[in-house]
Amino acid sequence: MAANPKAGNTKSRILDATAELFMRYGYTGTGLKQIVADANAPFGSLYHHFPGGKEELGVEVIHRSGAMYLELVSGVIDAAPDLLSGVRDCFAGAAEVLRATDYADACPIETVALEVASTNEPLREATAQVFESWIDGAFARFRAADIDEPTARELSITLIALLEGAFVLCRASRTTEALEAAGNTAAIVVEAALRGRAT
Amino acid sequence: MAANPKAGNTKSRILDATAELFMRYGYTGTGLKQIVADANAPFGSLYHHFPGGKEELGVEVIHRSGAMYLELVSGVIDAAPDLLSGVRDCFAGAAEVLRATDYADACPIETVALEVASTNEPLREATAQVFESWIDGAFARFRAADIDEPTARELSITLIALLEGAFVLCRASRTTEALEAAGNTAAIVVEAALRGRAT
DNA sequence: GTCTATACTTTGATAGAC
DNA sequence: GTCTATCAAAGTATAGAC
Repeated sequence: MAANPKAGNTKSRILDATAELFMRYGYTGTGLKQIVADANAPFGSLYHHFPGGKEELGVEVIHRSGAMYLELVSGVIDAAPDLLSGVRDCFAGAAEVLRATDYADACPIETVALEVASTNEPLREATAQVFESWIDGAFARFRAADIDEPTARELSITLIALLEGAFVLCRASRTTEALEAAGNTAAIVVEAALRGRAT
Repeated sequence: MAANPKAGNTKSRILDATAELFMRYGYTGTGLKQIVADANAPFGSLYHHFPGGKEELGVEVIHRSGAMYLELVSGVIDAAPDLLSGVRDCFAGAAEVLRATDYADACPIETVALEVASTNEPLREATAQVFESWIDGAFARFRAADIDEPTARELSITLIALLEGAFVLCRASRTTEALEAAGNTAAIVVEAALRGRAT
């Protein structure tokens, strides 16, 4: 598991290529042939590294993409001077990425999550775990800012819903208006929660 | 175009079946064979009524589903004693439907919208038009409640983003927690906008 | 572990009889 | 307008040489 330096690269390339394809074209819209083509990998390698086929690959990609996106957003928040600006920066940054990628790169697992919700239980569970990890990440920061538990939980869910919902509207309309509107609302509800701390 | 009373029924059944399949399994996840099977229609009828194939059928279904959902939500809002309760009823009603359908029936076009955003321009435009019609519907009601134009527009987008985002989280988690959190937030921002009218 | 060739299934789409 | 048979292409998955 460590002798051949090139060993893990094929698997990584497959995972990276799949992640990008899933984000743009979804689960059913992404073919295994396109994955190995984008990853510059032979077809057989895919089933060598993922004996469970597309489903096993999908589960791994969902977890991996979810973790990477959590890190990305956490970095944006922690780089900001305060929590409120951090939240604003997330929405603004998402809008920027969306424009830069011709409205292709939004949430890495949203399309897949909707596709598999009623069709594939292992994949559905993977997306649920990722969303829950994001909620937990936000929750911890709001708790650290002395917001009470129920409020922090509801606030975390609300912010993620605002972001995911705005992604749908933005990708459909090819504008970033929804992310701006959602970002403003997000700032308002965060500010209200911070103000209401000493209840 | 009016002689045979059974003529339009086949087309309607195809449209209805497609709408339900799109909502649950998305665009690429729905096969034409499954559509004609669910619609109890012969395969040839599909291409007779929709010479443009899956894409033409998809465009029509998106517009049709969008119009029906707009009517449904408008009915819920107008049945409420006031705008604020109407908004609350929408989120509560959506949660009820989701539970009753085993988390299958949420937004009729959300999954499709994400799938086609970067892959099929005619379908993407159709989803964009539907979302814009929903925004307009909400906008008109907020304007009628004396909320200024920019606020009404931003508020309308925010509420739809909250609803769509909550749908993703609810379908993935198989809980209605996100719709409840989003509904509470929606009520808060609507109330704030109504209170701020006499600025 | 890598790579090619191929089997099997399903997909969207068409032809043509009725 | 209805219905069946069929096509070419794409999808997932497997076998087996290297």
